[in-house]
Amino acid sequence: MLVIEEKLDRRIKRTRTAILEAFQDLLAEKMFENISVQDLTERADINRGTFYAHFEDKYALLDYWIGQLVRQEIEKRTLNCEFYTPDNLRSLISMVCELLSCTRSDCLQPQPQFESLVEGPFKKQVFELVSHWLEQSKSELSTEIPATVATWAIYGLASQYTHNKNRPNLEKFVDDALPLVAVNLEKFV
Amino acid sequence: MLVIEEKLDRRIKRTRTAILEAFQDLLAEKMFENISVQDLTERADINRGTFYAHFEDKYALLDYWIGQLVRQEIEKRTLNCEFYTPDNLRSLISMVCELLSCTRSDCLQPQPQFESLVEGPFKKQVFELVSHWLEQSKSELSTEIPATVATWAIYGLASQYTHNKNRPNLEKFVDDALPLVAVNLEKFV
DNA sequence: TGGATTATGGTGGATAAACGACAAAGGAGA
DNA sequence: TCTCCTTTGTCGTTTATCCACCATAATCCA
Repeated sequence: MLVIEEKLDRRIKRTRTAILEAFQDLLAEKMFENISVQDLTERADINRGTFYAHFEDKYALLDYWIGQLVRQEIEKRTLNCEFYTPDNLRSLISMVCELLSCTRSDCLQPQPQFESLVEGPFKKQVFELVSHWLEQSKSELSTEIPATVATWAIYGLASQYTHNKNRPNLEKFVDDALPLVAVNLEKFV
Repeated sequence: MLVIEEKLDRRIKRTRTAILEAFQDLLAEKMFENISVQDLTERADINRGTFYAHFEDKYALLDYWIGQLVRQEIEKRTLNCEFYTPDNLRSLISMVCELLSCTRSDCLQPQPQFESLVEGPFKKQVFELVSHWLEQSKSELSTEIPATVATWAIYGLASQYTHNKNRPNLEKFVDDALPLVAVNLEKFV
């Protein structure tokens, strides 16, 4: 968990990356709603049935896409995100800010519609990671509430950051925001 | 026959092109003798067993490679090479000249060794095509002798052409050579 | 409105490819 | 010579993908 699964059948890896590349290509050309599974499989040069063997529908693919972005970014930064640390939290926040603005610029999509599309998948990733941190603690308290609060806060910060016209320095932005998120987590770890 | 088989399973096409690309890559890096099947399959990112399902060994791959080059070139020139015509013969000769010099420059290989490697596969392609032309005739005569003569003549011409230091104009070279090859074929068609 | 087209999920059988393992053959070096 | 290591073919089993269907739903256009 939390790490890219390496030990997969070559065929699976090939198929997934082919689908993912086709997806990214198409996102740059047309809106998500107008991308059909047919489009995807034709572009990826795979059988349509094969797509459904991997994803329930294109929304599941979107979800997987965001997940991969996050996992790759974590790997790129060679983050050990197994446990909560203030530094890891700082990285998480700035990572979401950056990824959100990257994905935005990559695809041809009216902004409001795009945000509502990726918001769920992004929050899912954040929630999973934060929950993982909280579950490390011996505390008997439920992790769901604080994880939810942190998740929404982090995504909200990223959303606000990317909407900011005269975008402030990311470092500083995260520094300011960090304690407000941390305070709710550190009670539990 | 004589034409690229289009109606193949996607998986087969993918595997073959992956092997072929890996092969061309490696030829630019090391000598044919030093290229192992392992190298090929690692580069192509396929299982080693899969290679043997397609080719008996790396020499069979070399053969297939030359065959593909010829077929692609025929397709590129949109040649209808179903029947013998003087023009088709002219195209064949110049094609072999060009392909031979192309393959030469593409790969990192001491020239004499390289020539002896590709000579067989090249002649095989030429022989098949010329034989196909001759078999169209109603004549009862054996096609083997004239096809062999034409094949060796054509490859010999190409070999001489590519070795020529101050390489003459290809058009003119082929024009001069054409009648000498044609005379032996036209008795049979 | 109705018909044509296109996309969606899903099925089942056939098959190419993956995998792991094996024995055998060579090459390099001690 | 012997060992160590790599490559080679080959095999049986498992699995992912292909393909050709099908029924349904949505979209478009005459």
